[in-house]
Amino acid sequence: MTAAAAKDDWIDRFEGLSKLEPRLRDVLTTRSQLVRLPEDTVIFGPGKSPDHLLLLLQGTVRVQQLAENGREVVLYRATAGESCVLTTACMLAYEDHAAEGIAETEIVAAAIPRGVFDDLVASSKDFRNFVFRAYSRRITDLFHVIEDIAFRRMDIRLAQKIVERADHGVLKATHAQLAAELGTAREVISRQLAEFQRRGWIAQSRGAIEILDGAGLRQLAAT
Amino acid sequence: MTAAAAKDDWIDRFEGLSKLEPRLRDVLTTRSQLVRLPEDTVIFGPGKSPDHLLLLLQGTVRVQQLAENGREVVLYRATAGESCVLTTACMLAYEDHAAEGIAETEIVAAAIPRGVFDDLVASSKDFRNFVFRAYSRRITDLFHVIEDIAFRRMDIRLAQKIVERADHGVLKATHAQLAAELGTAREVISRQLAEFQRRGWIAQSRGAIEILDGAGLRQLAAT
DNA sequence: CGGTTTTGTGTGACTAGATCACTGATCGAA
DNA sequence: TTCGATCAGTGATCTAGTCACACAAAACCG
Repeated sequence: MTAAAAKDDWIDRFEGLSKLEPRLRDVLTTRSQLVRLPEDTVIFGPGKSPDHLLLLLQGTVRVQQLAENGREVVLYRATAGESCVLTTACMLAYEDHAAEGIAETEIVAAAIPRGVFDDLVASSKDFRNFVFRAYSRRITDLFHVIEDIAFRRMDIRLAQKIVERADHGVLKATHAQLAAELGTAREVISRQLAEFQRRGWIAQSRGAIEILDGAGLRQLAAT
Repeated sequence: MTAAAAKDDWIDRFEGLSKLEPRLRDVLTTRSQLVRLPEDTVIFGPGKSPDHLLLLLQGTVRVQQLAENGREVVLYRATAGESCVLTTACMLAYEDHAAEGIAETEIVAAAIPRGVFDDLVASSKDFRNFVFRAYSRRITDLFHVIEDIAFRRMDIRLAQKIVERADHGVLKATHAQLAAELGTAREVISRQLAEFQRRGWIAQSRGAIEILDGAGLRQLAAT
């Protein structure tokens, strides 16, 4: 019993699954598999549709859109406690789409086979809510991406990104990576960063940006 | 029996629902409601989350994203035989998003209350497939929109739109409407159309575009 | 009917962003 | 320490979005 409790306690990390009735918790634990994937693993992508739903226990998955000309945009990130629920849509996709999911760090996840996923959706209202809420969140993310790309200025979006993704005032990323993140060209990032630096908001070094004036950045980001 | 058959035959218009077992067809027909909505009805939108899933029998629904500055982009259209599944996500949305669905023509639809939707998802694998496939298709549409906006040139996108939405070689739309469709500014459309006209591909009149050289447009669109 | 208002379109000037074609700097490995 | 790869800076040029208009065709209306 204690062993079982230890084995299924990952379920409680998912808000929305914790209320699941014991029988279904059992189904989840016995019929899913804990997997550990190294950084940069391609979880799904063109020509690689997944046959499992991943519930992330550790690490983050970056989902990005690829264009033929080699450019990219990041659509969203799934972090621990979330699921790659859009993969369930990919599982059924009649069309192979140009998005891919990549392990941004090493990840630990519970992999639920397609059939089990279907069983759970059928038998648990809580699980259904979990799934549809996850969908809702992801779709909202996509709406935000569209709004950003279509209607917001690059300088604002870049300032936001820097503030949002900096760790202790430092963002480790090359200009090219930031360009891929925002779906623009590397030169554009270089020029914007030069301007931010001129204003004294950041200091640059190879592969890293140090925030000197977070307030300045945030004020621009809030515009 | 004939009456019942007449009443539920709309189900067969939905590929993916036609195989539904009789008992569930009954649930669908008895617990859903046929509704007729006039053109330009706002089906869902900011501050107006729907409590029904609509299965479209006639007409088309346009789903578009609104920005604060008044600009718009069309995300996708749902036509007869399809469902507004993303509304199911909206039903649960913890955040009110800036997309809205509008009846582009008068529409006739079967409205399924949220509770019935949940029951059907629980009890029918076919219905689950129907729902998830519909999700998949919409998400794919969103990916396309993102790719278009981020990476494709306006002239190409405009040429595509014209070819795609023209009816018998004529597209009835103002420059402002096309701009909203593609998420750009009216002037940009005016200038591109002037160029298309200069090349002899189209003729313009107030509120309408006539295609003179579809091959030229399609060739550009294919780039 | 003529006059006013609304709606649709045309255009020049300017700013922002993307693309191209380079340069030089820095880092790590051979 | 030299070489190749990666990272960043920059001018020129093109495309797209913004602003501020002018003007014409329809719609409205007394």
